[in-house]
Amino acid sequence: MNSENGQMYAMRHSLAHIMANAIQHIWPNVKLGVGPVVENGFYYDLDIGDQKLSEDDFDKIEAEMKRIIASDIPFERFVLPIDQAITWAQEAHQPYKEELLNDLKRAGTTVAKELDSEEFGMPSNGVKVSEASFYKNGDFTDLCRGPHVESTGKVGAFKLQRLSGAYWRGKETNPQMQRLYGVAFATEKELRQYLAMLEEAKKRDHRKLGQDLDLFIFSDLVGPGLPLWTPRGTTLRTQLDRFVQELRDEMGFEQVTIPHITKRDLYEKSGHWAKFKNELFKIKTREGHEYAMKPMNCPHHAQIYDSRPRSYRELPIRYRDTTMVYRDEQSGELGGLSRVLSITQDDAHIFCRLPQAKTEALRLWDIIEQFYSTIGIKLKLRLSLHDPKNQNAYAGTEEQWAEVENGLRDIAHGRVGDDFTEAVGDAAFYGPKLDFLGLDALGREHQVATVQMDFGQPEGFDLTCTNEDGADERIVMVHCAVMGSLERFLSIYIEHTAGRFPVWNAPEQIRVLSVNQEQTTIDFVDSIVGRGKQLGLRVAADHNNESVGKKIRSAELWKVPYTLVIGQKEIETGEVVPRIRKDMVVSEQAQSHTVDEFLKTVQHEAKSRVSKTSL
RNA sequence: GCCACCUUAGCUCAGUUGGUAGAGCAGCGCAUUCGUAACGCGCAGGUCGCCGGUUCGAUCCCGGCAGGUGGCUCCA
Repeated sequence: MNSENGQMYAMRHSLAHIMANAIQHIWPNVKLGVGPVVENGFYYDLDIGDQKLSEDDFDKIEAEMKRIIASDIPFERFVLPIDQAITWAQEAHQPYKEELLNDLKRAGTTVAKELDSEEFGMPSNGVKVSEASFYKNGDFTDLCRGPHVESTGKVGAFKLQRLSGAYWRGKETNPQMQRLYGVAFATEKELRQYLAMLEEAKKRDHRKLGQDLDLFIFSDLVGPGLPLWTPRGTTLRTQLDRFVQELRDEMGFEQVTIPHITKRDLYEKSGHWAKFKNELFKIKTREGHEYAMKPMNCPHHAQIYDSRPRSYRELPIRYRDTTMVYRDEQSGELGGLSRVLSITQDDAHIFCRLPQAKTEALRLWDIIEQFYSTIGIKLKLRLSLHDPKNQNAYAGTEEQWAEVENGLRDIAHGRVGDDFTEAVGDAAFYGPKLDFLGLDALGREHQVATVQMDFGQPEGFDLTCTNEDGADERIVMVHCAVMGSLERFLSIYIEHTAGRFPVWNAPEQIRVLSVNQEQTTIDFVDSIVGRGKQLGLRVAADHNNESVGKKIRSAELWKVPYTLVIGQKEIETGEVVPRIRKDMVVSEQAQSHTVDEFLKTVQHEAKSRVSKTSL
């Protein structure tokens, strides 16, 4: 943490205290939970009995906070022996603080996770604590590790932001508290910039754009978390998926097709039944057999591999399959396309010998990089490794893990030097992963593509090949998703592009509009549309009896890359001057072309998947 | 699932301190035949999310349900 970050931390943390102080002034019986610093701000967990806070209270609370800030009272630190600290909490009627202090005294920590592991007999790293520090500003005192700013006047710019419920210490069985969030920055300017970024994000919200651009809908009758894709949205999906397919086919993948349900037996054998039982949609047949909607595709694909004896000579075998899986998520977790019940995966599985896995992973990385550089999302690599302290939670042997993890690390070093992070404990239970994080146009990070090594299912399904010695040899599976969930990916991509899709995947590439309703004009427009379609372009006519200005506006709102305006002039010369969507970098297309030249140029632009949009 | 808030026309939103509602855009019709971001006039469109309760009367008050939004990982 550099000193600037340290200062910001102290400001935000001090604001949490000031907010709690203000609330205590307004509702004196408030019981305080914890009030930490979070990304871009802070929160405080509060228990105000039956008093329900609402956003209408924000002005009142902010005003009181500003009063405390204006008084510029110093933050003073003092230390009490732990037992006196507990007495303080009792006298101040702060039961949550008392609980924290008792944990401190007993286990040396207040972190719930560490306390949990202690319950399971694991050693807690904390030494027992004999004293606790407090911070006091004016009439407000709080148990606190600090640090704080010198005085309440030095906290920068803040704004209360939202309100939510949160369980005391994150446990469902504990009382529910009200969590009040604020954002805070060192200066008004930074605060304004941050709020402006949120505004921009709101404008780009994929749920709004999905509605405005007619990409997908939800139906109350079909149910939450089950998006229905319109023709436009389907075109977008199809174009993106086709690109991934092309890249994979160059690498030797073959398409397979599988049913969306399976007998329970498949997942009992794969081990998924025990682990994912609650997330499975289950079906009972009229004869009483238990089936499930597939929550993943690997076990199905493994059956195709295992349908006949395999020679080492035919390996690697590579299957690809873009298909929906279904997961029974908690209703409150659903939101837009980011979290859905019907998930389309651009799934792929490679069945290969252990020594081949490294080369396969490298080639998958090529595909991922090509895809993401084309759509303009920068990638960062995270190597997700197992936690050796917990070896028995994983499939496979320690030697296998070591070999494959080292292999992946070599690949990473060879390709990006030290420009990647390692995350111990982030591996899947069946193997380590190369996870890719994408940076979108607003600077937000999302987990996108993944390459996963798998020792678990080859073991579970007893997948082998016959090797040079005529013996059965255990194989390895490599999972790879480029977009991962198409729904989640599209939520990111729609916001990344703000719906201004490049020509190659734009649902509508060219709109041709007529200046008047005369038959010759309409015929000419229709002939352009016809020729465009013959070239495989997505062209639409706008023959509405409206002004040219209005039709231009409409094309602009639909974010169509190219618009042709057709009137007497174009009919006579046979040439057009395309109107280009504002965000696109102006190019040779802006000049006059014959219609066919123009269509050919756009066809080329689409085929080569160049992006002229500036995001 | 849990907590808070929200749900009025296809969309965005107004409104009724309880007497069953309005605008803009979109749609349709008429007029217009238009040259690069909104021409004009008109029509139609709603069991005010659903079910129940209170009331002479409920879109409004109460309860339940459904759907949506923000959270529920960040730890003195």
